[in-house]
Amino acid sequence: MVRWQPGTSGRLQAAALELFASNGFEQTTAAEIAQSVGLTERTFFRHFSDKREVLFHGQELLVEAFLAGLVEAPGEATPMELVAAALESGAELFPDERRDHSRLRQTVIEQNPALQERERHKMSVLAAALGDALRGRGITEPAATLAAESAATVFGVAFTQWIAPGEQRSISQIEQAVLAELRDLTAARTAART
Amino acid sequence: MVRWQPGTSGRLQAAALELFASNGFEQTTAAEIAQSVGLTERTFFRHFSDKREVLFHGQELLVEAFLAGLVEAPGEATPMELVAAALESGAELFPDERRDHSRLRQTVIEQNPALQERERHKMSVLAAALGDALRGRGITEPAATLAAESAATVFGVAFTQWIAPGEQRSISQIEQAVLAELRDLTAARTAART
DNA sequence: ACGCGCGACGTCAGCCGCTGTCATCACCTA
DNA sequence: TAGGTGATGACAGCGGCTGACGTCGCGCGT
Repeated sequence: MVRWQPGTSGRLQAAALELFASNGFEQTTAAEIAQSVGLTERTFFRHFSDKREVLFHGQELLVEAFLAGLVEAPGEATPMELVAAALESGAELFPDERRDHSRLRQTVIEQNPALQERERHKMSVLAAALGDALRGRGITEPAATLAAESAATVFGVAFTQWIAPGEQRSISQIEQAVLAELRDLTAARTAART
Repeated sequence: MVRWQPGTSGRLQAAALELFASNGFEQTTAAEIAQSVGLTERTFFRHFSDKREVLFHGQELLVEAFLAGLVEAPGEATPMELVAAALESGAELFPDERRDHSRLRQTVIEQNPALQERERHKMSVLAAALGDALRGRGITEPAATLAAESAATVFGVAFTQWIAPGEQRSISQIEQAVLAELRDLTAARTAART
């Protein structure tokens, strides 16, 4: 007889997603989530720094995946090539099997401003980490920040499309299309006020 | 003898910024802010939906300023021209006189993750509004979202530079430079993996 | 001049997110 | 067998935030 079951964080995350989806985020108490897996509220907050974090835990993996794409890229790569490499590397965390799970999670997030806020924050952290890495490779400001933020934007647009109803393409394919669109967009003549 | 002084929201905002700057955001209680201007905590939350909002109230003005630049732009303008117009229009809210105030405000925000989260959220709301306006002008996806997010990114980078120590240029000048940098960045050859 | 609704505010009670502190109890190690 | 370790429970408490209700000056209509 073990005193406590392993995988506590994972069980809390699964229970939280289920309760949020059925009863709503604000209507679900941290104590309820904990009790639904036989734990107390205090233990919930030992695993997650705050109530929202139970839906976002593990995002460091996303950052690592993006950065992994950068270290593999050749030294003479342009910033946009580095962005493409990071995107492709990060896409590995989103195989087609996870699409339905991502969809459910996103419906919960879309229904609560506080969760959208946290999601944006995580994307911002990702962009900041990418920016640091780009600066570490000698790319100067403001190009490094612009490239990093663009990567986050492209990923966000691609992810949204990836979980759209009926979408069949992989997230990597979508990313390439969005990146091409961004290139075309900025290539057009800019502000020529007469 | 009037029952209450006018300009309640403004006095609360000023008092909050002062207290946050001297004592820290988390160490400052909503009740303290209210009492420092002769009001109660309950009244504070009638003016601001939450404690953080006291620092961000009025951001709808920023959205309006950006959108105003769009409606004045010629019909045949490209997305990037529209972005430039919106940026230029929004820059009017940041005259040089406000630079020091912006600096103080930013130091407070930088010292608290919860405030950074809210700031990112506001930028996201701005981007969403811009995206809607661009789609309303017939720009299709994903170009509209990419252009809108790029505008927000450029503004963010420019604003950061604008409040940097020793910076003398106007925010409008900085915006133009950052926008040009973005164009050069994406114009370079993208992912050509061999 | 009188009455009356409106709107900003105060008071009170209460939920919930979140934290510090201390005790508990299996497991592991010497 | 004694002691250390680590995840958990129990409890108290603060502060953010809300609903309900009462107060009171002001402007409106008649």
